[in-house]
Amino acid sequence: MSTQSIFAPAQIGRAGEDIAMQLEAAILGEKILPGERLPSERELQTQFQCGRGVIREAIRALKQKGLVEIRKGAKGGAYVKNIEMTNVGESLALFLKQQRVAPGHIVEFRESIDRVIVVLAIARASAAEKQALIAETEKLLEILEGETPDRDSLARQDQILNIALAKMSRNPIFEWVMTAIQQGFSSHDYALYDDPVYCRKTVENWHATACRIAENDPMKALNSISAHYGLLHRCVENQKAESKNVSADGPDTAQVS
Amino acid sequence: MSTQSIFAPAQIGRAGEDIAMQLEAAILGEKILPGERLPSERELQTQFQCGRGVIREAIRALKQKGLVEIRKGAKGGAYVKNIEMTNVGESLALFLKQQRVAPGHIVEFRESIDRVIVVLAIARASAAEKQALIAETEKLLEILEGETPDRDSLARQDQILNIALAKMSRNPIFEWVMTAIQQGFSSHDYALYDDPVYCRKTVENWHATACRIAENDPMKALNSISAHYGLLHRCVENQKAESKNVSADGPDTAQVS
DNA sequence: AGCAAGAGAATGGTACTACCAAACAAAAGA
DNA sequence: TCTTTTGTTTGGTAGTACCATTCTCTTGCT
Repeated sequence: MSTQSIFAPAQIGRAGEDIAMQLEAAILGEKILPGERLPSERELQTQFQCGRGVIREAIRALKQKGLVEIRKGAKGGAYVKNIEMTNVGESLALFLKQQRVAPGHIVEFRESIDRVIVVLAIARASAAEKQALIAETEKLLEILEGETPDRDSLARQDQILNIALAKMSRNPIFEWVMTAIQQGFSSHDYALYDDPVYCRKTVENWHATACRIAENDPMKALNSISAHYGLLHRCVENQKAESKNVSADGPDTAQVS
Repeated sequence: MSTQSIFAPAQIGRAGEDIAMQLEAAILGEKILPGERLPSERELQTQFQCGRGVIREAIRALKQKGLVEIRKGAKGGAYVKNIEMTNVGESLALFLKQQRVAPGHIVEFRESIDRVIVVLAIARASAAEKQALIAETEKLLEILEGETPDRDSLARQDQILNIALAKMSRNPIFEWVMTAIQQGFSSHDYALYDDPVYCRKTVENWHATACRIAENDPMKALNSISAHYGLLHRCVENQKAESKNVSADGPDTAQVS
């Protein structure tokens, strides 16, 4: 009943953007709550006094932002939903890709974030959570010891660990940042697990870090984190060096310096 | 070197998304370089063998992601551009708004980021940049001393300072994070400048921080940062207390039938 | 009565046409 | 040569028609 009055026709310039803004404002202002439906395209068409194409473009914009989910058929339409962290991460990933941000920058950023997260996690997470984190690292060890230590499983478990740790910081922003970075640059972590030498060290280091956290020993935990990123940094450097040599020489197995 | 061969008609399901993906892939894969133009809507229409509306929706999606910029008129069309940090920040701002992330979390996150940035800036930025930073803080002082210390000017200068400092870290990711957070939560900073007491302290603190950075004294600089966020934290707490006293009136909860 | 098949309606997805407005380019005129 | 006009290209919008999907309600059979 109320949607008839909250929208106004838009004559000026780019009507599509204007409509998208009105709809977005209605959603963010909680005029339309998550789970509820926007009026159908044809209804909006009459309310806004414009063509259906304009409405469609506006709704597509909202969909791209992750504000709504679109269903077909009767009772279909644009349903308001909660924004997921992955949606935001996607745009960051795009940015990182296009700007060709150096892997070293990512590593540096992640290390600084992780250091803060670890301190917060030690201070705030429950003992149960800390034990659970150790259990997850042990899963990682099991995968490594198993007969088929495939890279994907390791990488996935690594992601789970990172997110779990971020959650323990009790600050959703750290959790989001970690998710976004993982999404945008998981490829470099994979590289770490491709090399058998780095792989073993990394896994053991994860376990050690989790233990230090459970022991509520921030200093030692930070040392473990530093070690982890030291490995990652060297690995990235090796990759960089390799990719330069590939043209002249065959791909050589990476070695520890 | 023609776009006639790199795109394929899409029959399956949501043709619009398929086309958007193809175009995005072409851009990210550098088939079309920044500054160049996508074919016109009508050309793409024939290449993809579909209606113009579908093409438009696909291009609008790219525009929303910040991948292209659309111009009207002859020689108009969708021009590939570099993604700007503000585009990515927008989606983060949406997320923070919708998830109702507590201001305290933002303050905590910003403080931890700023601490890292300050250390990096001291280590990496040139002396000239550090002097420039001090000059910017002095501008802030001037605005405050001036006859019309309006909040907007102060807030704008505050943003400039934050971004400038982030740039000095020589890591674009920190710069982006700072931009994104500013965009998403400038309102809380504004609050700091609304209160005359906090305002003066904050401005003086900014100046002190810049000086500590120029002196290459990380410890004292970090102390300044802590002081800044201590102020911000108290300010946010005050606001929270105030808003609780007001909220008895009840927010107007408009709802849709 | 109960269940299944089918008809109907609502809704997004697509195609096509027509026209407008803006921006640029080339021709025409001073 | 410079200015004005005209034309062309291109995005922006309106409107219509039709299809595919999904839900609902009716019909009809058991």
